[in-house]
Amino acid sequence: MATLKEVAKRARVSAGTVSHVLSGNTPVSPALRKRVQDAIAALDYCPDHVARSLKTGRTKTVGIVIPDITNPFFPQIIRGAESVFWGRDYSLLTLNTDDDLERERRALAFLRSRQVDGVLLIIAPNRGDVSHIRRTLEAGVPVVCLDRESEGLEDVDSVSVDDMAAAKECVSHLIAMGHREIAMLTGSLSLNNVRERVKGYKEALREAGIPSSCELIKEGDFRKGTGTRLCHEAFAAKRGRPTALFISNMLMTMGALEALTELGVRCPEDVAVATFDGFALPAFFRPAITAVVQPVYEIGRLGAEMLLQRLDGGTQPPPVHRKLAAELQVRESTLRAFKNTLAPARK
Amino acid sequence: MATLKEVAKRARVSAGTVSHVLSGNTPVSPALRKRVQDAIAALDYCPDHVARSLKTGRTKTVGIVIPDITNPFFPQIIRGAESVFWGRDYSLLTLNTDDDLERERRALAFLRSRQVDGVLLIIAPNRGDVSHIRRTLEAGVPVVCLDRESEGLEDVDSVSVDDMAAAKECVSHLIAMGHREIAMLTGSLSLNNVRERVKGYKEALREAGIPSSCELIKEGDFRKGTGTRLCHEAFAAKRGRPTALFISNMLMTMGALEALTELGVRCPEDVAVATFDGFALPAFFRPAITAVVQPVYEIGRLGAEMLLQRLDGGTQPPPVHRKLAAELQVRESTLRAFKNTLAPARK
DNA sequence: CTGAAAGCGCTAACAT
DNA sequence: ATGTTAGCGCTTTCAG
Repeated sequence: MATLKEVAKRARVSAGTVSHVLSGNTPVSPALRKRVQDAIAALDYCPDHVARSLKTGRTKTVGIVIPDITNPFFPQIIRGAESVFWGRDYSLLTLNTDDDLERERRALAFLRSRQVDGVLLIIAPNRGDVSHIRRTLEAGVPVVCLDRESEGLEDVDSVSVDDMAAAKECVSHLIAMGHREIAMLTGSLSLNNVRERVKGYKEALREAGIPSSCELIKEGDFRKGTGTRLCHEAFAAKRGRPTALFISNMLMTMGALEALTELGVRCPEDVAVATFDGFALPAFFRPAITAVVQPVYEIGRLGAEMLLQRLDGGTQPPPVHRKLAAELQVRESTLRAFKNTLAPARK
Repeated sequence: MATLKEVAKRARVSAGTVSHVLSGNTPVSPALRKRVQDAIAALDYCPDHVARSLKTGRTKTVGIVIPDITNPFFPQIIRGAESVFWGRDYSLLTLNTDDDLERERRALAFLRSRQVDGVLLIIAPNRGDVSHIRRTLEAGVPVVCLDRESEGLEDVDSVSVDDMAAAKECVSHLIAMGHREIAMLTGSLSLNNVRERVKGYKEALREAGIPSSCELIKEGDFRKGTGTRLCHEAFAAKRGRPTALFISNMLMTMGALEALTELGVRCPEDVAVATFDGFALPAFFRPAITAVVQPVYEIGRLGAEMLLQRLDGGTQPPPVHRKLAAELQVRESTLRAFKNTLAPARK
């Protein structure tokens, strides 16, 4: 592989001059510029990004740390981020944590040794331990939190969805369809956006004058198998079967659907199902599933732009916490009007 | 950020000694080792991977170039590859081409300037133009082709699926269920694995003594919208409606399903549907979809291992072309026995 | 406008 | 076993 020096020699100029025509920051006479460009072409020269990084102290690489690229929710976030970095000569280093705190620690340490300029982070459940994130910050690497927020990270930029409002709207829809026994299958409650969804759920019930019961709230972890288990639990409850399921993501919904089949419970005849998610999937199930659709691509795009601003290093505004709106898409799975036997007498 | 030199100074040893305890390649007395380790801990020192790369000429980074991370087929390949690289201190740089040759060229050029040690590549349709890949190879960067192969790349390692056998098995199943008018919705025919599937399709028909017609083979591009369009075309054909659809991936299948709904054609009552794919998705549709399931994770894992072998630079074996077997999973979408009106008179 | 030169942080001979 | 040193390929003052 040809080096800059070889280009310089062939063009009979100094290394500095080659560098100048490459960067365009310093004027170079047309004659020399031409010679340099010819030499570059002749040698098929390609600047060594590693050497450049060492010299400039910037790698033009950002890490993106996500739970699992295999969950269709996250790739769209990555594409959103990629759309802003691609073309600006940045690379994205993707790392999966499987929502495991230890893996998140390792991922951050890894990115630090790789000298990334910044990090986009979807935090794993962390019972308040954000020391590893603080260490990244202290090393001068800006972080932007995506999709989820965390205690102790109030000074870190974030972009997420207004989960509370979205959950409330969805549950209100369920209530409007006549449901009162609405079971909620959630992700880990140590995730603040999951807690926001629970808040929205409770708020909707409160407004409708329906007492909420913690028996109806089943904590899970966004995995398919857990959806199956929690759904079985919900239907085994002493208080009677729920008439609606409000589930925190599509993977768990897929699991719950399996459980329903096993139980011989039909949707939407016997139970309504609504889910959180950002992917087109819910529309393809039969019945098509009512979903709170999050602007995933936009989360990635906006997060990347916020990070870029921190990287460009002008005057830095105080930390920003952007909240995006989700959209409720009502489909067959909740469209059957339900007359709850437990409902109060109608006037 | 502390540097190795600062560690050396604090431990009152030379830079070389610090490097030695870091790498473990050269023996260091316990006393000094201890001092160095203490200094590392005290300074929260973290080796600068960029400097190391510049010195050693190896970045321990490999690029993975795929069509689209948003297509659920590909993330699993990435995870398979990640499973071998993670823990060996390699990073994976993921780039999307959207199956566009120009983007693939840019991606490869980008990876070259990033000095990656190797590339895992899922090639875009390329009418035989592999010059950009050749250039990567000539720069000394080994490439392993995943999932697809290409003309002119016979000397490049590859791991893919035995598409011909898999397609043949699937179409034979369709034939066994009584179908004779089987439309095939394919990806780009300039992809050799797509052509293999067509071969398998034709072979199955031939064995069953059914004449194949190119009217029934609709070339597409793996996109959802294209699935919709091709499905409409297939049902508008003069020769009459197909009774079965054999589709090359899940995205196109989702599109085709939409078209069927629009056409008022029911599956499996009016038409059978079978798809190629590697994801659990087909099982969740109603009806559940018969699918040729490819070992995606394994494709990524094996490809990564083959690349690693090229990277380790021992004696290099000749190029390897691994073929993995796919598995036919029969589900409701093809399980209704079909009596084709065009079928030959029964005895 | 162009060239010379000093490193960025690290590794790997090579000397001691 | 430990220290010294010469770069890896590039950018960036600073002189001229």
